[in-house]
Amino acid sequence: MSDRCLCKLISQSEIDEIKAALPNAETITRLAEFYKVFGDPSRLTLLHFLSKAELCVADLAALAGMGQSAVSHQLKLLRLSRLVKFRKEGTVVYYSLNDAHIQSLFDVALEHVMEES
Amino acid sequence: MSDRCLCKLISQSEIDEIKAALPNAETITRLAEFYKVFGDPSRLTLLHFLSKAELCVADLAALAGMGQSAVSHQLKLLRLSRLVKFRKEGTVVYYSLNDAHIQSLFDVALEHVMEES
DNA sequence: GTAATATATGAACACATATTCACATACTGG
DNA sequence: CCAGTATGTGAATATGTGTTCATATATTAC
Repeated sequence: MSDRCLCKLISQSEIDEIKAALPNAETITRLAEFYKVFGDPSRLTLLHFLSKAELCVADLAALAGMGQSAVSHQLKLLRLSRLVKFRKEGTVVYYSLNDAHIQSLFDVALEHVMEES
Repeated sequence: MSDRCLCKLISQSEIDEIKAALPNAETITRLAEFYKVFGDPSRLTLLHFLSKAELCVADLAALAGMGQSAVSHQLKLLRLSRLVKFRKEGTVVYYSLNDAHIQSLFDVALEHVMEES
């Protein structure tokens, strides 16, 4: 056991403050779920393509070099995360981005990744 | 098979452009790895606390309600991602944030999460 | 030296997840 | 209705991941 430290650098009132500022568990879970969506190269690639144009499933698969089924599964996730929207035209389904924040997220993360040695 | 569509809404030159704009595979992988770090409630909680103060492992564990070992394992990941730095003082190790972008990432994602119905 | 404490780490486990395969569904043209 | 095409989906599989447990390491006090 070692949860006894009660770090001397920080006062009890500071601890209370920090604890109080923590978003509630549900918000944290949702945040994590949101980030998780971006934590996969395939989805990141799909999102990149969709950030450039509205595209159908088959073309997304061709561009990303993925199987149609894999793309469809991932698009389902992206739909559930409300990151993409879609439009049906006959048998073809066109997907596009549904969120203005995505580009910002890309940019901030790119900065971090690029800064590394 | 169904990678035959060659979507009529988009020209070949546009396709070439979109393909060319895709970051190389290594960059995409690194981006995904970066986001993946944020895609876990425990790590998100630890990062939140560290965004408020420099804290030792035991206190992080107490604040986050996690075991010491679990915290240590996650801190290792955060170290490898260069998101935290640490400082030893005797047997105590104090961790703190190592990246100015983290707060921006939090904010953008929170906006997205909060916008949902 | 020994005891006590803080942190790190490897193995094991349970669980999540990305892809593939086979097939279902939905729409179109004839 | 039938054939063809585009997309969606469930099951199976392989791989990744977070926690726990036990233990190792490191530092301090005595």
